[in-house]
Amino acid sequence: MSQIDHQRYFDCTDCLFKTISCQYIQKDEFEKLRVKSVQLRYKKGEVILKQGAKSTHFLFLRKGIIKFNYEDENGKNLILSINKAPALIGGANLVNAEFNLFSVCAIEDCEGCTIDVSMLTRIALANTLYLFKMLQFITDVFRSSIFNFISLAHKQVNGRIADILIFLSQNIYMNNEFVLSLSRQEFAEFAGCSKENVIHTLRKFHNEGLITVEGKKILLNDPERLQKISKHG
Amino acid sequence: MSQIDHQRYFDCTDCLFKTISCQYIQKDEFEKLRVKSVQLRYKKGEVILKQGAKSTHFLFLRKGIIKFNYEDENGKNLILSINKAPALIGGANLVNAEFNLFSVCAIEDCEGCTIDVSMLTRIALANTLYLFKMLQFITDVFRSSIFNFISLAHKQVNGRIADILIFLSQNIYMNNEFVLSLSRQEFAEFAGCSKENVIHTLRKFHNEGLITVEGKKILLNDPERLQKISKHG
DNA sequence: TATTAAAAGTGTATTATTTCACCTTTTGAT
DNA sequence: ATCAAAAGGTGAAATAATACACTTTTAATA
Repeated sequence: MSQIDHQRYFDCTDCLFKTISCQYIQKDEFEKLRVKSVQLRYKKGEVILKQGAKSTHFLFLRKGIIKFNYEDENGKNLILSINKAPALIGGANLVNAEFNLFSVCAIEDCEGCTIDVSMLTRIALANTLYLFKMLQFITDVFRSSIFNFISLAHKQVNGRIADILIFLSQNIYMNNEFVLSLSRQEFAEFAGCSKENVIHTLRKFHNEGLITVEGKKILLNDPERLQKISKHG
Repeated sequence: MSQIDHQRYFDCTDCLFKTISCQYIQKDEFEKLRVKSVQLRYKKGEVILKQGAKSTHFLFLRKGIIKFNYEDENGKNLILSINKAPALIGGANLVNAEFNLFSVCAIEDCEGCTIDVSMLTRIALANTLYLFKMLQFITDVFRSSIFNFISLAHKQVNGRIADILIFLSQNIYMNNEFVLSLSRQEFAEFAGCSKENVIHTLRKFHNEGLITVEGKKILLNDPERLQKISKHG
């Protein structure tokens, strides 16, 4: 019996991480991971991993939406990517760095399990197909952020905001209508522009009938035309 | 004896890839890689890997400087990162994708060896420390590009160009004085701005005594002040 | 070496973006 | 319920960046 009784919020039976893991490793191997794992809940706004802190564990995110945030030397924030569950968070550091390069914050209430890095590494090293699967999980986050950056790097604000709207609709909320989890300030940190520019641009899109904005509620009326704006830059 | 006699341009004795590999794998394992490998030379400007093409091999770059280039749907180019030898190129696709996400082009004359992906994968899967080392090699390229993107995403052109000058001086040419391998157009594709903006900004820095520009020859007179411009944005 | 094409460079008009000084609305705490 | 703080929003002035129409320089080659 463990000394500390960790609270259990949810049932592990149909856990995706377990399902995937057990395609590659034995149940008793997985059990070694499970007993070390702790269930956690995060409220919207909470920091899950802190930039610069030592990376002691991964988090398998089973529910919620998170942002990867980079704070620069002037205290300015940049959102590198937004991801929804399921995702393996903190893995950017498996191969690379000892310390977190970015912060990870909940932008909707989240649930997840810690996963012991050294144990996962040990098991993965002995099960290379599993290792590959984990690396795929991890690099997915990188890859998605690269394409955000390409948009940032050579499109103007109209195109970038169109891109973000399409991205959120297709990759995060899976719907043309959604309630934005980001403040206008955060939207600006994702789009790499000023808060005012975001507001003006959303208003313009709204007035042109492209989208309907009602506070945090956004409806994409004309995704095709939005695509055109994205393409055109 | 092989059916095709591949030309040999350089000697493998002191190859870094061999040296590193043989810290992890047996000589006879490495030999399996070596016999499949072909020595190649690229002239400045040549495409080494083509975006969208199937990734059939890695390239161990033993000499030269390369750019990672992304061409968007409008034919606009973006330079994601610039790397110098030694580097393992094409590895972005080991874990991820079947097709090259980016092109890799020589911006100085290059020399390297092809490395058979399937053979390397097979050996690496059987030698997990080696696998880790290779993954480190590969993700290095990603990591360096992420920090370029952060600069791009929330600095203005002054800061971005200062960043690039510092980057080139410290990471590529290892000197305060260097002969730029990039055209002004390529510099602009790296900085995410127009060619004219690059020229104007370099001229301004020159007039302020920060740098000395003489065509492709650039001297950083005042790296500290350049750092300040970079920090300030 | 004359010719041509490509790259570099310039100044200005136009457009895009940020900043600022506000005001309004929403939200959370007491 | 009231207050304070945070977020959302606005329009206009100031600044930054691009596009354009050129000229000049450099490099390539017939």
